[in-house]
Amino acid sequence: MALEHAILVSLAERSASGYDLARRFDASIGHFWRASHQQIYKVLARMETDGWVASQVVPQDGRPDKKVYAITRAGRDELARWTSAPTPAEHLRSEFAVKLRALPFGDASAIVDDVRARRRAHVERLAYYEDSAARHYPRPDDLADAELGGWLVLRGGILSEQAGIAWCDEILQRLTEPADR
Amino acid sequence: MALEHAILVSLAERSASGYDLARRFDASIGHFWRASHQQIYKVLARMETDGWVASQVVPQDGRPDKKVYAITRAGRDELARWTSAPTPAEHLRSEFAVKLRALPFGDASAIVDDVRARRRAHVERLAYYEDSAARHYPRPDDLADAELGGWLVLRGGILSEQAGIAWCDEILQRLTEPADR
DNA sequence: GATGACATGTAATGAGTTACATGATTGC
DNA sequence: GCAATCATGTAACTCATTACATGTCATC
Repeated sequence: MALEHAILVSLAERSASGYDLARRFDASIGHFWRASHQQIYKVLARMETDGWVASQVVPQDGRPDKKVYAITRAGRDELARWTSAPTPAEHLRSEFAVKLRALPFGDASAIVDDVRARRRAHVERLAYYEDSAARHYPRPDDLADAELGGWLVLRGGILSEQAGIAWCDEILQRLTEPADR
Repeated sequence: MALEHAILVSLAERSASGYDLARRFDASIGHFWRASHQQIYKVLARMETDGWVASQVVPQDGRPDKKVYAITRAGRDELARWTSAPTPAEHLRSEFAVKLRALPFGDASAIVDDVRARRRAHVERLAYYEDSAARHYPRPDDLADAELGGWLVLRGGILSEQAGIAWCDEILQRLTEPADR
């Protein structure tokens, strides 16, 4: 499971409550590893019994108390151990690919609409990543060690969205201009 | 859930036993939607009670009997219905991205090894897809309707592997030649 | 006699989603 | 008064993986 490790990375960067983590997962990290707040609370509880994180209740005024989690020594050890183990192979899992393959048995015009929507989503995320890159890493040739990982992850997102857009364009060309061939 | 629909597509192309489906998922379709034989048998059973598929036991000589599943009228209807509904947004889920982000807290040289292994896997899959494309679709400008979906899926695989390789190359350049900057 | 392909499953566990539950404060 | 944000959870359920279970036949 990598959710635990995603949380460890996030807490290693900065301590946070479950609620804070859920928001981070909605924003930056979550583009590469989704998690709901329910799941985060559950995993945090297990991680605390494992000794990877420690919590401290922080009273706030005008707002509910919050439980701030910090990574422990054991958590840092686990994170280091995890990075030195090979990542298991990741397989694509694309409902969209299955749907393309269903073309001869389905509604081609609805699928075309779907491709268009998908392309828009790719374009949006690409813009978000490029904006993020420009704001957080204005000088990519001159990155500190602590920034390198975040930059490379964003680059991966950018390359992946560009590939996604190129794919949609190929599909649309095939599905919307059959008369030209 | 799309496993049901992946199975429906596969059965729409050709009737098969659970065992046959498991092998297809290991080969072609499985590059975009993995499934184990255990899961396939379970889902097939549910799909049969739902009336989407019907099975017939076929005795064989020299081999165990097999249960051959065929898609039903209701299954085809469901497949058509599914293609006309929009595909829910797909989010990346990359343990590898999390690991990159863990760079400042982990073992950089082990991560470099991991990137190299990952690059090799991408190169291998790319070769597989290109070979598949050349063998099954030798004339891509002149595809029958029934072939188009399969071809487009392969193109998606090819574009995605190429993007993966480009990403690995960027990462390796950053992590192995820092002295040049 | 061992290994591997063929063939179909069950059981236990873990991962993840959806729905539900509660309660304070801030701004419209 | 109502919705939104802050804050933390539980319960039920579905999805997926891992381990286990059984048995035939063909080939080395």
